[in-house]
Amino acid sequence: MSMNKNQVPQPTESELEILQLLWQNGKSTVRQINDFLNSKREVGYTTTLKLMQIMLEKKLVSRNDSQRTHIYTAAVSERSTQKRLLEKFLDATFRGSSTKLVMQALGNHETTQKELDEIKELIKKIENKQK
Amino acid sequence: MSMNKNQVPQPTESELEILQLLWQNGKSTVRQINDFLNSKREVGYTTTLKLMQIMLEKKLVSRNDSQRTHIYTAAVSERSTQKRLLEKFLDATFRGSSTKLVMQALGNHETTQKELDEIKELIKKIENKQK
DNA sequence: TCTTAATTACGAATATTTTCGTAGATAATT
DNA sequence: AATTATCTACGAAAATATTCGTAATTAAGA
Repeated sequence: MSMNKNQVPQPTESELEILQLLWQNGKSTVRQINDFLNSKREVGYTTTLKLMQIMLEKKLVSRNDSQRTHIYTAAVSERSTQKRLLEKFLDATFRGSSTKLVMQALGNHETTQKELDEIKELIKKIENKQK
Repeated sequence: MSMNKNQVPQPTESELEILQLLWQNGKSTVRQINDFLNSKREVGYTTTLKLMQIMLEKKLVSRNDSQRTHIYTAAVSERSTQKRLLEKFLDATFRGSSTKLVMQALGNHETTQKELDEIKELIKKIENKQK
């Protein structure tokens, strides 16, 4: 297993927003992404286009350009991107203390019993591994 | 009366780095902060100075300028800043699912039994409240 | 005292990210 | 066929964030 050093760059905030849509909805055109974005706030079409072209350049997305209307796909996984962003956020905001972050995240938000059970399950697993 | 939130702006990445030092070490001079930063990477003195002046403007810090060498203090609390940044990060990266974030944070990192116990304790408290 | 060092203020240069206008090509509509 | 709509490419403006140089002042040291 090699540590890949030529990793794709981290997405900026706007890029992440687009990645989320691609992860949620799968392959999409610029028009589709732009429509989604516009349901939240006004964004010009060419703004979205340009962003997606930059993301292609950075290899955050790939695209099928066999038709005039190109179809874009996320080229990085949701999981690994979240992991990398979390790592950075954890260091910057909680000085690397995942416990502090977890406590705040649980404390601040409504969590259902089902979710709490999932977390307890995970904790059990971790405890078993540590034995 | 306006519902205008008179909130202090969110710190940028560099500003957060300085806030961390102020939270950790308490009142500090520009020189002290700059020395800390330089133990990690090269930063020009006036760069740090300028940043802290901007932070003063934004009310992220306050300062005592009765002496020639000004003494800076964090003007926002660690807790509330973490909370606001977490909120934003959670939405942007985990689409608001604190459970997903917690699971990843616990999964990715080494967590001691003591920390796990603390988290379990918190979960119990939440469960009791929900009854 | 005189020279050097440290400090602040401030403008501006750089760098990065986001937004948009324009041109050219292709497709769809009338 | 002509007009209108849609799409890409691309450069550049605008917005934001970071870095730094210079000047003025004060303090410290020789």
